[in-house]
Amino acid sequence: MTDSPGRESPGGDLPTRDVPAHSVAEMIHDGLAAFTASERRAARTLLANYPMLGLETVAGFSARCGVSSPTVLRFIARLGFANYADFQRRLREEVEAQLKSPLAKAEPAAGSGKLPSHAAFASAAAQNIADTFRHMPAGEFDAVVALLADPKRPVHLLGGRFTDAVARYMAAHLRILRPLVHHVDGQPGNWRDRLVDAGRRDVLVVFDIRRYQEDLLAHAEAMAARQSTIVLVTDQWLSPIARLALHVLPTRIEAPSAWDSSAALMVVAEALVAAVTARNWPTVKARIGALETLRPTGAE
Amino acid sequence: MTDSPGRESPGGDLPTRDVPAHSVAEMIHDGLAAFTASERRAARTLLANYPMLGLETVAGFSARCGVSSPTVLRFIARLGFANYADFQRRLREEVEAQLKSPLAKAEPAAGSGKLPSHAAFASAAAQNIADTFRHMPAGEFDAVVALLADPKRPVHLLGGRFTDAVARYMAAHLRILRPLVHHVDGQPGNWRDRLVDAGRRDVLVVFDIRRYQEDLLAHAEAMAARQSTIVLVTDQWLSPIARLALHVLPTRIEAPSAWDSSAALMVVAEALVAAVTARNWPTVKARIGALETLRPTGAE
DNA sequence: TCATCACTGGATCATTTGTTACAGATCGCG
DNA sequence: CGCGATCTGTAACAAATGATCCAGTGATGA
Repeated sequence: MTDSPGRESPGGDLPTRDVPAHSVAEMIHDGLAAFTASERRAARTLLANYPMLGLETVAGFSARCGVSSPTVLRFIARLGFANYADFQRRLREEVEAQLKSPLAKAEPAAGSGKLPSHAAFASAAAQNIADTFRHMPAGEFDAVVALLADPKRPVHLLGGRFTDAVARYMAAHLRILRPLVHHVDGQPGNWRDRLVDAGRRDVLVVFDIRRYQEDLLAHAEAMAARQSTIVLVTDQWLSPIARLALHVLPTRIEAPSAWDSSAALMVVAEALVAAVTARNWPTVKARIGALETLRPTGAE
Repeated sequence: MTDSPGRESPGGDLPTRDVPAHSVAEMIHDGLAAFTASERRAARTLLANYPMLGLETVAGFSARCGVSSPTVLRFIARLGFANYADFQRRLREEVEAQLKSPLAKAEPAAGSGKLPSHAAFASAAAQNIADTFRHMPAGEFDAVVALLADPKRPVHLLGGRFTDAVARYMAAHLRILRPLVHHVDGQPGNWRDRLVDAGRRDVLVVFDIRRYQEDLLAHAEAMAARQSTIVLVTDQWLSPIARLALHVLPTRIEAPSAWDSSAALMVVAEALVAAVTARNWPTVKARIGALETLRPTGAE
């Protein structure tokens, strides 16, 4: 290091500002409102890739933000740094401190101890996901993957009032991986129409969490009566559909909110999709290639 | 935009992580015997201040090692790097990976086409959620909550190919909390019809992650042209809609799969719903009560 | 003792980098 | 509709950086 101490403030106009006190990230949060549009864009991109983006060159930084170099420099200056090197030195110190104590990561460590509610929500959701997979019977998961990976077995996805979104999400992915994927949507009264073609080959994946819905149970019963295989993704207290299901994947849904969290359900769905993708990769790759050529625009 | 995010539908080969075979630290350790005395000195000092010392300039590096700049450069070259910039880039990638998951120190054999275990997927999803909220500008989040909590501002929710499910999920909740909630679904061609009533009071919440969709951008532009407020929930590389958005909430979506994970998006949606619920609790409580009496069956 | 050789760092060069000045663009306001 | 202020990118500049050359140093072996 051994910086030449020559300049710093030739006029000595201002006593050096009152020591760090805040992390760079906090400084950005605080000042975000006072920035101009382009500076905000730089600030956001830095926060999204914090902190390593700030350790690249100004040119690299600005390119990835989609703004010009001077804008980045002005942004840095407005944060209170004398020059880019100062800014980088500060970032390096932060990273160094953070790498030293891998535990002191999450907390801003401000004495106020004001834990914003959304942080509590996030940690609860993350914990739910971890717990869900820790308690998941490995055999069940793999068995469901095997079911879904069989392209000859028609798959029907069904969800409740809120979990319908998860069913739809999973269907959107599964449809790319294999044929015969159906999302059971629309009026519950019309669901019966789908039963005529259902048989012992069909698989019903149903998402049902507490405040379990009667119409889901009814449809699952109808499918079960036709010898179809029922897969249930539910909460830890198990929907009554569990009676009918060949495989049950329980999840954690509790959150510090008036509402339950379906995040773990969605991650289960994603994990299933990922496993099916990996298992059938050669086929899937070919299907994706075929789909790309069909798609009107690359959407790029 | 150097390494723009390329995938969503994997055209390439199996989901293999492109991690380097060895970390820089390992490379140093391996080659230590072959170095000259001064190079060893540089190597030791680097290991002692690993890895941040390597992110300083060559001059700073050499000064703190007590060797000359050329020695440091020869040392770097002997490690196998073409130049100092390459070396720094590699170090930055390492630090980035390490900051992301403090647990992922040990790299399991990368080359094998081993299926992504569901446990790995779960921890990635949980980590994504934690990272998402750690980097979330608190002011932005609160500002969005304030927007959504205003019952007089019509809210429109819009999602892409996969994220539409998240938009739908959020709409299902918001509709209970407040009036004037619209999920923009159906054919993109019909979206335009909704514009006639849009004005400066309207709020568009749009979910857009990589492989950003042009039709989402088009609709956001149309809404912006009508002075509506745009809120964007996107990935860490920021959808082009960020230009138009008043508030941007970036999330992490990378997962050990051929597909990206929308789990963090969903948790953001849930956290927003939770915050709006808490903020307007008296009103919300009354609404829920009224809705219960309307519902034909208790759905119990 | 001398010749050879590998190693090291000062000096130097060509780039790249951070920085600043300036002009076009945009927006608000009277 | 034009004036002013503000913002933003292009272009130019000076400083620094990374990279290279070469002489000096010390060790080794004949």
